[in-house]
Amino acid sequence: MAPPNHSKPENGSENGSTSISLKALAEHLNLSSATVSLVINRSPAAKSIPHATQERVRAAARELNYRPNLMARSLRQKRSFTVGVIVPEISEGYAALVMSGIEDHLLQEGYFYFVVSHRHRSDLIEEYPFLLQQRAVEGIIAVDTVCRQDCVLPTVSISGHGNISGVTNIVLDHDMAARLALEHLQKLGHTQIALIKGQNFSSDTEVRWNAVNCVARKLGININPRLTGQMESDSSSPAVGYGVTREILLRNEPFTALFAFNDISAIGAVQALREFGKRVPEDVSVIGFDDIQSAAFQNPSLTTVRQPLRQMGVIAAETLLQRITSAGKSDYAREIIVKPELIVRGTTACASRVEAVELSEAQS
Amino acid sequence: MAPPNHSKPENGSENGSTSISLKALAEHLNLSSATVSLVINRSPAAKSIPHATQERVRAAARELNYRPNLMARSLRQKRSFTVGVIVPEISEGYAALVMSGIEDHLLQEGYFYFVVSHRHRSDLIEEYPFLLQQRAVEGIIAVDTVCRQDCVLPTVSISGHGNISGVTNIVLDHDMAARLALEHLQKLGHTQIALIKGQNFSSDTEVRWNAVNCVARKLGININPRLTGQMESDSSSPAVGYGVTREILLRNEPFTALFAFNDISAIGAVQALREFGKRVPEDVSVIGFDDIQSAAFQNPSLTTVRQPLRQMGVIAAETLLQRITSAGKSDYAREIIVKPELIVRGTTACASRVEAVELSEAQS
DNA sequence: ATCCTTAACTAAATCGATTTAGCAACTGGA
DNA sequence: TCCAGTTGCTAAATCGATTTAGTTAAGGAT
Repeated sequence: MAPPNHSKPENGSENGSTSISLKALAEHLNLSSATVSLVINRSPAAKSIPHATQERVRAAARELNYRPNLMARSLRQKRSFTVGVIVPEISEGYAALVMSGIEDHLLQEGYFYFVVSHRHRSDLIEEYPFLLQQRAVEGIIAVDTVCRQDCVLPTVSISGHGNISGVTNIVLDHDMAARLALEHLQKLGHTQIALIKGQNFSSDTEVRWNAVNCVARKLGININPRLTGQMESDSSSPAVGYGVTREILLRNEPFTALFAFNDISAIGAVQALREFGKRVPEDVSVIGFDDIQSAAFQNPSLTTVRQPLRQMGVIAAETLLQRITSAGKSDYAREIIVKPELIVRGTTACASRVEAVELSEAQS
Repeated sequence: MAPPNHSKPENGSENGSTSISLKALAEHLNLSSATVSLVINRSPAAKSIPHATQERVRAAARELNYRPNLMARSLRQKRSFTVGVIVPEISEGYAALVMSGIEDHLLQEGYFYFVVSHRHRSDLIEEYPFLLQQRAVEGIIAVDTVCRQDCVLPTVSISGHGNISGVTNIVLDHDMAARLALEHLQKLGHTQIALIKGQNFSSDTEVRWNAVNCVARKLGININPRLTGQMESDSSSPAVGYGVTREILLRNEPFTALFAFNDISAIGAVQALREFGKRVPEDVSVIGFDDIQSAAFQNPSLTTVRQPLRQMGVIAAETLLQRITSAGKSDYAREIIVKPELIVRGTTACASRVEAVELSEAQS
């Protein structure tokens, strides 16, 4: 029942590559394959087999470079030590960071994983869990993907937000995230804040939007509908954020700060602002969300609300493996909440006085 | 011998999830499992089975939601329809783009893949091919990874550059790449060009460096050793490029252009130049390499030599599947060359006159 | 009536492990 | 001396398919 033996081949044999079968090994030893199997797997049933024999078996296994056929083992044990990972796309940003966390923990524990990306096509979102199940995965991690149907397999969803039976949700504390961003802007003296809402297919969009509105109300910040825009295109390039920001700018409503749905759109927003002659951060402060790798590489570097994406991947993997190994027990966590962190970099600064004057004029 | 049937479950049954075995299906039909298997797999041996029966079998399969157990099938057929992908790390722009290309083609053809990342640890680089082989993968795609040992499995290497038996190399035309970048700079009037060389663990480093030197000679461009630096750290953040550029700047040798090893380091270089009061591109032009997603998102956007990374992934997958399905034939391509493309964006401009004067003064 | 085809299937081996039930030989205690 | 218990192993079933080599029955030719 232990994960497959991931030890190095100890290549001390003449035939470096082709592996022999258990049966052949047993014949070589003049033992039955049952005995050899028990020894190799350190089964408790092997306790009556003398140490000398055990060593003889292990030595021969090493010598002849025996490597168990995992297909045969899986077939018998009904365990594959494989999980499936479903992501919207394999991009450099969000999904890549999460995946690297997932990988770290899974491989360490002797599991491998299949990756599939659905690019927001709903037929694929429906189909992939079946294909993965057919591939005998023991569990599924869904990243930023709204899955509808109830899951037979243990499933962990990162930013899934559905209340589906069988699913453990790993979600960010969006309330805290909204508070971090808006309080930061408020302290810097910003009162007119533009907002970019996420695409509808992104599972975080609704939750985050509600959190932002709720926190804004508490902080006494006015959300001006003429300063908000929603992304529509299912592309994931900054061009989408660029377009929305242009639209907002064209409405000619003054603002001194912009809170984008994510880093990618924040990057597009900065470009649009520049083209309109607004300096960032002197004229307009910009905050992104996620803290993807390239956020820090921007010029100026991007202030953002950091999601611990890598850690979320690790937690997802840990949780999933726990659920897999404690199969049967139906009491699993329905939700695990992780905390965001404000990363202040170069795109936020005090609201400029000039802008403030313009503002009061515009409002009078 | 066809890839697993990736058709939707046509969920017309009462038990939506749990799949029955071939034997159960056969009993339900009062047929032998042999017959059912032949029909389901559309085996040529099924030609003597009347259409009526065939339909009856297929209808029941649909009805009872029969899904073959791929472990059992794989065990028997000795085919897993799975390949392994080895990358340095998942979070990098480079690997993410290549992987998305790989994924596209593999899934389309009914194959799944395992991903493993070695983070340049040589023990993992050695070990992973074995683990993948043990997982019964039918072939391996290695991305930007120097693999030493000869490969038993069909292997395709992207930017591998080794001459290993069993490996098909997919490589960029580095000569053309160097020419594109250097001619572009030359046309803009640059003569003093700084160069950042890649880390030694990157398989492209040597080849590209030689190509640049060779092309420079042909174009009559002088490579000044005091204007070159090599990246050492095995981190893949722009900080490495930043550090190297600082070092070069501190040598106080004037230059008007910089050709970085990749986009990540180019981004760091731009930051270093700014800190030294050099404007990009007015004072110094910068060219990157790769055209990762965030290259276009920089401010100013990054001029770069584009590698068709996504396409290289697709080609790798195509080539590997070809080699897998034509197993036995030992005549495979040893090398496939892809062409780079110069993407002119915002970080390159004419060499400034002021700089030119400074230069001639410095040289006199 | 006999032989040969062909149609319509099926029995059984196989892939390479795991695992349960149980056998034979020996030991120790009463 | 005899029974119970341990030691050291093995036979055989099993997982769920694929695939080869048949078998039976019917129909047609001679």
